[in-house]
Amino acid sequence: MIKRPAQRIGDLQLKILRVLWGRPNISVREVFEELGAEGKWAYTTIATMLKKMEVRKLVSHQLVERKFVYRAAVKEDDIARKMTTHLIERVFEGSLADMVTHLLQTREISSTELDELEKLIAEKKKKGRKQ
Amino acid sequence: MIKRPAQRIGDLQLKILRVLWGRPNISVREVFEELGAEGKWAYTTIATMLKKMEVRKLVSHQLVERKFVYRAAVKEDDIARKMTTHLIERVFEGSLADMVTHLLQTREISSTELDELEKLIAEKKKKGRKQ
DNA sequence: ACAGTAATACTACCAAGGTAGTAGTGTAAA
DNA sequence: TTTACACTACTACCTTGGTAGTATTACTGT
Repeated sequence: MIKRPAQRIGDLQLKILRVLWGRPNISVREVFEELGAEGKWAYTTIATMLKKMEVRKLVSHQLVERKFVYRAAVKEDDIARKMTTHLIERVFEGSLADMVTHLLQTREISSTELDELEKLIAEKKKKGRKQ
Repeated sequence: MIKRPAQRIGDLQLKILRVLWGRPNISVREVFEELGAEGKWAYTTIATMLKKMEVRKLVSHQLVERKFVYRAAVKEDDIARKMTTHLIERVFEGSLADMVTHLLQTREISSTELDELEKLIAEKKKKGRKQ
């Protein structure tokens, strides 16, 4: 039985993963620099975090020109799904509709966004019918 | 400046909050028993957790008949909003549409649910127009 | 050959969630 | 009055995310 292949992912970890999803196979330095815009972390913090993430099988590395070159070992969609599912379960008792209801009630949503959502649902309905 | 009034809430904490939202002003024993269906925790675990949560101002207690009677000190909607916002920011770069797109693509959704969502959006649109 | 540079390795903390045992205390029943 | 019980207090420990300094290693240019 495999234990927790990527469960509780912290903010920094997710930021690092996002960098890696956008640019696979980059060095610690490059990850650091991509994150640098937010300017919060020491180089060694990123390096340590990547090490920890490798233990947790969130990333993997290869030695290239004496540098560790990392890439994400998990798929963006999988993480997104896992995390949203977790939230929906935790907060909305598994009900997607409840979540969207809540979202519509409490967030500012432009009519453009609303149109977009409508379209998405219409499309989904069409597809569902076909299958 | 108030610091983090309920930020990172763990699974157990949320479960406890859910119990408290459903039944305000109940004793540790009662919380424990409500949770007991899942049968995972020791009584003292719940008591300790409640104490920790009080420090974090997630709950508060009163002494009633020699017992600590707890109630949630945060509103369900606020927590739900905070947590979904956090997720959307972390994972979907702040885009609600992206999240719903993802949800529709990766989750099983019944046509009933789809209808419900459609109705929700239609209502939201109507209201938006009025204002 | 050697100094500077850049990379990784090692180590050390802290906070917080989670888990729970044991000690102490006070009330109520026998 | 003594004992059993229920409740809180105290303590301790583990894990993980986050943060980063210091040590070591090895390449590169002078």
